[in-house]
Amino acid sequence: MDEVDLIIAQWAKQRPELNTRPMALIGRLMRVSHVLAAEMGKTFAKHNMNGPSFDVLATLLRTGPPHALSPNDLLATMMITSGTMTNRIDRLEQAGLVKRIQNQNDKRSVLIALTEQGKTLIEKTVTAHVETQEKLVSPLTDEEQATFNKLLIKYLSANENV
Amino acid sequence: MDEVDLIIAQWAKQRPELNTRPMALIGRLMRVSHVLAAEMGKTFAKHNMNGPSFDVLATLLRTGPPHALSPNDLLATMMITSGTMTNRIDRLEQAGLVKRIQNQNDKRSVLIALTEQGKTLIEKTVTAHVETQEKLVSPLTDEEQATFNKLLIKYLSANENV
DNA sequence: CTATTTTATCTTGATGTCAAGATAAATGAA
DNA sequence: TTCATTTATCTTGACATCAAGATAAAATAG
Repeated sequence: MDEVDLIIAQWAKQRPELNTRPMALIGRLMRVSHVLAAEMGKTFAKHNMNGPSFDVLATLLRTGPPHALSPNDLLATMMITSGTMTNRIDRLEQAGLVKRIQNQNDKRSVLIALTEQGKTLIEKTVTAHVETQEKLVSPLTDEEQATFNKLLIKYLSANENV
Repeated sequence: MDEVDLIIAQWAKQRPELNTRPMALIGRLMRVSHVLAAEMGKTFAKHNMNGPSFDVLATLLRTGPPHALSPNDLLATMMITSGTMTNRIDRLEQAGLVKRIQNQNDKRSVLIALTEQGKTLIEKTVTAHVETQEKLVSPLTDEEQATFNKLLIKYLSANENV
């Protein structure tokens, strides 16, 4: 009997015709994602950053040298709007973690590159982040994790066009 | 081969020592929650509201008559701060969907009650929302949904104290 | 070659959120 | 009783986000 069960019991009483099965599944999934985001956020905070900053810096790092991408390339992997990307880059630039470099071939575009300071910071943070993720999935057995992952893959592949 | 696989392939190349298994699972789960929130948001928008407003109005509705709770009671079921609650109530009050009623027994506290307009709106919206949720879980079979739900329950119960 | 369309980035204004603290009322300890 | 503590709500300031549109440069159509 968790929070979600209580909510469902209330609906059963007030609106017994409602199909609460989907609600149970979706409600729990949203709760788990909230918990995960909060826990991962603690690791980011220890390294003076937050989730949005981490996403950008980690994307630049895993791209490999020279650790530079256009805002549009960065956008492609994150589910955010262009205005949000501009804002993220602004903050990171203010913090000295990335720099904007004019692209001479296409003057509409810029390259966002990790600074030395940014590279050092994100390398350390990624290591800590992976440790946090290991802790976060550890309540489930390897087999359960594999099952979970398969379900998510199936779900996402069914929703490519959503 | 989805987005997450691409990210993992990049890490494998740049930082082969990283354990990317947890990242795959958590990354996909965060993506699914993002997709679900966006899809449910469309239903809310059709009824002139959004997720936060829906949460408050639906909580008041499923409590049953007289459809009134204190901000603190409302907080208990949602994972938000008191300042966020104040803000949500302000917007709903401006929209005429709830009203604040002074509690004469405890003058620190108020009751947030559905207005007639708010009750009519949330009753319709809940029906549409449940239909949306049914559609959203339908890519998975009943058995897969049950497995998924069990995994989430196990995970949440292991994290009660997180 | 010029005009139109497309692309890449940024700007603006509105919301939603949190952390930290303010305020006011109720509770509890001495 | 009186003062300190706790509780309930709200306020403030800082960010993150989006939708819509502005701007400038590149690509394309005729």
